[in-house]
Amino acid sequence: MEGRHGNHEYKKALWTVEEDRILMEYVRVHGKGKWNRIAKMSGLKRCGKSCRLRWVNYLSPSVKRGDFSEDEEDLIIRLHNLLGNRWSLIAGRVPGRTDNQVKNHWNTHLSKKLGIKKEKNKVGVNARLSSRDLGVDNRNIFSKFNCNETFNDNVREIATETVTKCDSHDDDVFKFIIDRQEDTIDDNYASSFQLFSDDLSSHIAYLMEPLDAYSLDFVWDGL
DNA sequence: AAATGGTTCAACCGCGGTTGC
DNA sequence: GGCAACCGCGGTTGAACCATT
Repeated sequence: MEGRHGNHEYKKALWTVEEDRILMEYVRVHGKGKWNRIAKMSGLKRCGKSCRLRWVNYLSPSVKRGDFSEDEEDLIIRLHNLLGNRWSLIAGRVPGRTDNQVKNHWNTHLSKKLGIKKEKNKVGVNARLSSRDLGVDNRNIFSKFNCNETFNDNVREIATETVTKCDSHDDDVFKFIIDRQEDTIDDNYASSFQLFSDDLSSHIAYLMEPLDAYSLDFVWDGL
């Protein structure tokens, strides 16, 4: 491998130029996937997981190298506020960047820049919807939220906006939000919408900007 | 110049989900 | 349904690099 580590022998088995060449040639001929077969067929002394990781994080032509731009950092910060440590989801919205890159950059640069201490998987919005709602029109889900007498109007509006945007235009994010509630399914789902971040409402416009390219007209039509 | 401690980031690990038999 | 193989994710590790003393 070239770059900061040179071509020395390392205990932690960094990839060599020759290993990279073999892996790239294998992918060129056979395509991605079936990573465990690579070692058997190519003679690489690497497990499938290692091959996949090397391709995804380094060799793939879609991987962007070099420093993160201010725009990329800004996008990552916003998405992290919205999604928490869901690095693959965040990376999926930062063109050319991998989850490992985003995670490393967050841990080594952005968390310091923002003065954030390491936290466990905290998310901004947690929509606890019943699994029975999956697959139905979200506009019907929102009507259930409206049944919650104790639900703060402002919070409900924010949550509605978030889930609706995600549902129609950003399936991965929507699935994530749905998944978050799967752990805590509650039959009384009319009152099961929660906010985890106290100050989210005051920052929601900022947080949602990455998705602002999408029209919200259909939301209001359905309410 | 050498020692030391902090930083960076590629690579690894463990786990859970998915798929195929 | 049970099992094994595979895949992908988030957290962690550790070696090289860098800054400071």
